[in-house]
Amino acid sequence: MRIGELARRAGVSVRSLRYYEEQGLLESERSSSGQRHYPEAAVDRVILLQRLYAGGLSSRTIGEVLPCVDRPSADTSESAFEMMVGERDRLSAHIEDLLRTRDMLDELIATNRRHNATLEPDPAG
Amino acid sequence: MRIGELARRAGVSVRSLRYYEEQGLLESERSSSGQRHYPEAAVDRVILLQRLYAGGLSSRTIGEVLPCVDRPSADTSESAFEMMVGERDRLSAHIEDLLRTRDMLDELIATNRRHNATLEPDPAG
DNA sequence: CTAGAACCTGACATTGACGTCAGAGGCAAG
DNA sequence: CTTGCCTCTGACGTCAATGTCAGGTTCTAG
Repeated sequence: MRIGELARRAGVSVRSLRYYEEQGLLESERSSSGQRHYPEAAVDRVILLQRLYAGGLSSRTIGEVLPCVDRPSADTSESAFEMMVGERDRLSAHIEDLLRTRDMLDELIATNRRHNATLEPDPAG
Repeated sequence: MRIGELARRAGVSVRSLRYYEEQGLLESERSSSGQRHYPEAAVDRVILLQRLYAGGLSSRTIGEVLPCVDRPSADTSESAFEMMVGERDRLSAHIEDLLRTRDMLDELIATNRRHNATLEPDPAG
């Protein structure tokens, strides 16, 4: 498929796909006229990339981790594996932090609800 | 206290404190020579701001939500409250997304461990 | 063949919370 | 008074994934 279709099916912009390729995260074959062509598997690949980006990994980090995805074998450099574990831990810590922030928001919301309830006793009837 | 002490105690840079003030999120009194002075409560205030920033709220959004923190009463504009609830929901969705990403990383890690275990049976003895 | 959509490369713009530097004044200790 | 640290304002730098525009080529439907 060409880049436009891949973009639609993976839910990203054409610009992003070119950027991923530039970063070495996505391969494409070129037609004689220079247009990019992708196999079906590229859709899942891009979705995977999106998920890693969503996890806060940078292009560089994703690039260093991808070998574990593409060739999960012992010849995969150990550093790639360690980096993946490190990113998992970082992500866990980040999630914990966000949970704390959400708890704080919940408390603020509850406080505000109480104040409003005090002044507007059962406004819905 | 002056800005340097506040920065140390709240764990942020002096630059950040000036920025928060510029964004209308943090007040200060000025000495006759123009230096900023803060009350004790400013420490908690800054920590609160940091937590909201950690939750992905922008300066603008924090500014719109702060009335709920400072004056949780009915005269607090309803839009501020709704925005706070909206941010909570956005944060929840974000956390869900990160959990999915972490799950994916866990699977990748497990896959790699299996491959390594196959080739290096019990290397630790 | 032709209009129009899709594609190409290259490059500049964007966003936001800061970092950092410059030049100048303020403040406590000796 | 001086040394040295702190603070001030103002302004430019940063980083990273994308947006966007320009100018040109390619594909596709009619």
